[in-house]
Amino acid sequence: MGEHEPADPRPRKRDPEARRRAILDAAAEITVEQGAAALTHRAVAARAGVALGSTTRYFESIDDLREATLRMLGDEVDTYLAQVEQELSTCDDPAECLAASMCGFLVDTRQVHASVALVTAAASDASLRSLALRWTDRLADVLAEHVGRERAVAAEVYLDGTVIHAALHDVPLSRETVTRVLRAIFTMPDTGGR
Amino acid sequence: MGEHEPADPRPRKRDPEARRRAILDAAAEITVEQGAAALTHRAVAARAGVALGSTTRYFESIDDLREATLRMLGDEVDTYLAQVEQELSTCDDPAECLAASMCGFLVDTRQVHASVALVTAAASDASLRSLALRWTDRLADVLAEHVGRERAVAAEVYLDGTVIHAALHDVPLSRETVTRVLRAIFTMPDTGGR
Amino acid sequence: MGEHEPADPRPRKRDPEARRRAILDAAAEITVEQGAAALTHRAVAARAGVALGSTTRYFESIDDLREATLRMLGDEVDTYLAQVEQELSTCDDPAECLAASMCGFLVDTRQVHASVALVTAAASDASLRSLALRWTDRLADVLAEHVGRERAVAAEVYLDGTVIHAALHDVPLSRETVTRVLRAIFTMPDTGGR
Amino acid sequence: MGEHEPADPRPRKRDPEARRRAILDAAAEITVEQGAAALTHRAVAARAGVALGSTTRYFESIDDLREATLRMLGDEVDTYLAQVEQELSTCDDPAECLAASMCGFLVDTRQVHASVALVTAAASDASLRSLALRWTDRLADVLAEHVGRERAVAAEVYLDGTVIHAALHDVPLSRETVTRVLRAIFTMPDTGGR
DNA sequence: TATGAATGAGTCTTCATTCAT
DNA sequence: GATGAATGAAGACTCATTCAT
Repeated sequence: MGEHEPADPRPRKRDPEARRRAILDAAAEITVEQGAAALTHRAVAARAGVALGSTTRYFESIDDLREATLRMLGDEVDTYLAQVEQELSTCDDPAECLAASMCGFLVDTRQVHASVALVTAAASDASLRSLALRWTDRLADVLAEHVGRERAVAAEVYLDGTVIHAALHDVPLSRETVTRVLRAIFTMPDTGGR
Repeated sequence: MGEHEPADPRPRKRDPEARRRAILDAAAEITVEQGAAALTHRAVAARAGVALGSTTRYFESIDDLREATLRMLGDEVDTYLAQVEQELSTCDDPAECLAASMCGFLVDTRQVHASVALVTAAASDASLRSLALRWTDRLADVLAEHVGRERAVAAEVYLDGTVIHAALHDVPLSRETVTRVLRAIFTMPDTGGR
Repeated sequence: MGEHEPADPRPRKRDPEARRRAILDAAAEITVEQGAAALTHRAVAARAGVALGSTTRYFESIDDLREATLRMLGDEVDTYLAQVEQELSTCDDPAECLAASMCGFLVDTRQVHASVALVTAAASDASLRSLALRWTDRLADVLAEHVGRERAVAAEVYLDGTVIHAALHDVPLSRETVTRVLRAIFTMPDTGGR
Repeated sequence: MGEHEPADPRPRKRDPEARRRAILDAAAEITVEQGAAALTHRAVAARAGVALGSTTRYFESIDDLREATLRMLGDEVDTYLAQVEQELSTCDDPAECLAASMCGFLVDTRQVHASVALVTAAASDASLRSLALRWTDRLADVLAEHVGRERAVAAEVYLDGTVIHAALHDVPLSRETVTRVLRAIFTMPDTGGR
């Protein structure tokens, strides 16, 4: 007590980057929780605790914001994939290893819903397609190094299916189940080609 | 109150059932082409060639219309499934037979987008979940009779993945690829249980 | 049993007057229960159990229907007034007699709300003013024969007040209270003039 | 989503408080002139000279606006009542004094119509009843201090009647008439009780 | 004559976007 | 740069009215 405050009545955050981040985080939460259709300037501003005007200052339009949000959600998936990639390289049973990782992903509602949002957006807006393809393509690439391309694609398609399954069920597929299916895919006869 | 001007030039046809159908068809087209979020009374009325007010005459609310639309799209999938069911029963190679059917489905943009719309809707609105589950559950049931439940579920999940794949790519997976993966799944060791 | 019916599949009411009456009754109920603003063709048709089109067949416009409804409600008040008139003529204490009648009126929610509706309509639409004036004017006329015009008007104004009171309170004024006030009004010194 | 066109030519002033006031004033005028049923966003916006959207910015819903409007009109009545209260305390003839005040009120069309609007609203919406009761109850309270409760209520009811009378006639009751009636009421035998 | 389908103006409300402060 | 007031274009929905059947 007795310390004199600089008397700054409004301690506004002066960090534009943090502000932008707050907006994006709020947008991501809304997208994940209520779907991309619920993304409005007002909702974002309220959730982020910033002024309404800030949302249009940092993002030219609501479409921009939506895309940036999806991109960020895609980045999160990428981050996760980097882990998978590393785990796969230090593991001698790709099926078990990948299943374990994937099941961690499937119980994370945010990730599952983010994936669905990405697919939805991509399906109705071609310009957003690359966002959704990033994760599938990269996963296939990573896997291809271990099991060949055809099996990698098959596994990736199956894992996409598990995400959809998780989005529609309260309980995702068990790790045992996923492991067995992946093992079957990884041991399927290789065509050699492609 | 009560100071409305006459009305229109001339009402169109006079066939309620056809009208309802036209509205539903228009709604389905919009949903498939632009996603369920693009479904507005105006858009539907314009596409169906009916007056704005007609859309609320046949469907109490936009949510009703959306649900009816999704239900109709779900019914189409069901119709397709009935075929698959029958084909499976007269075919001695489930993998080949199912792959052939599925690839016919995957090249049908309408079906693919309808499926994505169903999943999207279900993911953000629990009350619509049953619509999306209908097709996956039924497919699993049909398959279970031939290959056992675990393989059936695995195949169904994989096929869900192929739908997502088709929604994100210009060219769907080849019949050969799908066949091979399904064969791998159908020949995976049975756990006996569940 | 065994009597042969004329086989009239649809025993529609063929009584136009009864139909018109049914519509009017329904309109009156709605007006009294929910206010004149709630009077719509749909609501009336539904309540009267007639087709939507009938409401516009019997009444050229919603405004017509509204006016006819108010007129009918006004007629009911008139009917009541005829009783008062007669009772007054066979009673030697106008205050007591009138208070008794009035209190019978005040406990009748329909009558009270009808009166308020009439006043409301008249206040914002000059062309309906005569409807609302009918009852006040007639009551004053009837009373004037017994107590002179000035006292008659004073009583009528007071009774209007009791209607408003009843509309705003769960329990109307007691008969004793009304009697005493009317007695005071009826015994106030006459100016002789006017 | 998100495909809105630029916006307007140029926003007007920048005074929220004045704006809110302008909206409320416009709403009051409409209510008084055409009745509460004529209160629409469009009408208010047009009369207040603000954009349509501004009306919902300051009042969450049309019901909110309506209630705020009635409350304001009720406040005006209250202001008038405060005067009456004061005048009564400095005057030795309550009847004359009150009649004078009341007749000033009755000549003010705005006040009269506001009162009718309050009563109408209260009659069909119980939650607004308190607004309409405020003025009657307060008047009765003020009067009770001078002439006892029974006479106070009687006078208040009579005065309510004079408001209805004024709403339905071009010329309100004369001061002399009102004075005489009030005098009669104020001199009526007291029951002692209540 | 009775019915209810069809129409479109109008109501409430939300929202993207602009911009004065 | 930050804020939130202001704007007007939809969007969902209601309803008076017309008129084919």
